[in-house]
Amino acid sequence: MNESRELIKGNTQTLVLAVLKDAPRHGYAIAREIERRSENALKFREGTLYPVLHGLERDGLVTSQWETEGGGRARKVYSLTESGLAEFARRARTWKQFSDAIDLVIGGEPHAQPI
Amino acid sequence: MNESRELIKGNTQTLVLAVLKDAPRHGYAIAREIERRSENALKFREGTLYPVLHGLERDGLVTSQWETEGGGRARKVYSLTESGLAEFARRARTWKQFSDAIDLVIGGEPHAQPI
DNA sequence: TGACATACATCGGATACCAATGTATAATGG
DNA sequence: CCATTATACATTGGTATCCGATGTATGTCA
Repeated sequence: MNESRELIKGNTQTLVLAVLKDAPRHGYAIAREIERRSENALKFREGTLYPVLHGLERDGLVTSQWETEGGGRARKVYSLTESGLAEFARRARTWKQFSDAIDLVIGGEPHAQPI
Repeated sequence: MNESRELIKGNTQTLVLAVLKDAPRHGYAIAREIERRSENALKFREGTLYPVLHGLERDGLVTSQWETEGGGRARKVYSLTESGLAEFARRARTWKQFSDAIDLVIGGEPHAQPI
């Protein structure tokens, strides 16, 4: 019943697309960037991250390329495709509509004659 | 992969509490009120509604009372308890923090030196 | 009479997130 | 030198959540 675990649902792909919109990044860096931008309000676990990336790639929204230059472990760098950019725009609109709707209900004027 | 179905996850209880904060209501009316306030952006299905209400009652956040007065099918009217009101306030804050965090990531300044 | 709205309820299926676990490399500090 | 931590990839199984389907029952309206 962890709350932030529940709230993040349905938004993981959108968050990844948002980060990739600005620059290509490898998986681990994507997760860290989401945490940084959200000021650590959102945690992005590995068990979530990699399946999401594979799903986005399968759907043609991102492409990947192994980067072996330099020392350290090889990294898989992801970039947004054209269709991924369009999908992000669509999802950002959906999120806005959804969060506005929640705000309306939470702060909303009650109906005149209840019950 | 219905989107709004995914997005609503983790928020159903909060929405019900929000509606009950303003006045006691029976289940069916709660669902309709959520749809009304959200201008039909949110749908609240029966398969979601009743389990949520039972859960809230089990947790002491709402109480119920059968109303048999008048014609028609008997209705179960729910009211917010004191602890339910406090829980709503807490959840409303959590929601605000969460939606702000998402907004930051979606619209956010990218980190200076990516990759 | 049939369709629709109201009003309760349950169950099973689909899906999503993540803790746990595993492998591997590099850097840091004691 | 050795343990710990950070980086970096990945999978699997458990759990929770929502909702479509289904069922029962009453009242209204064309």
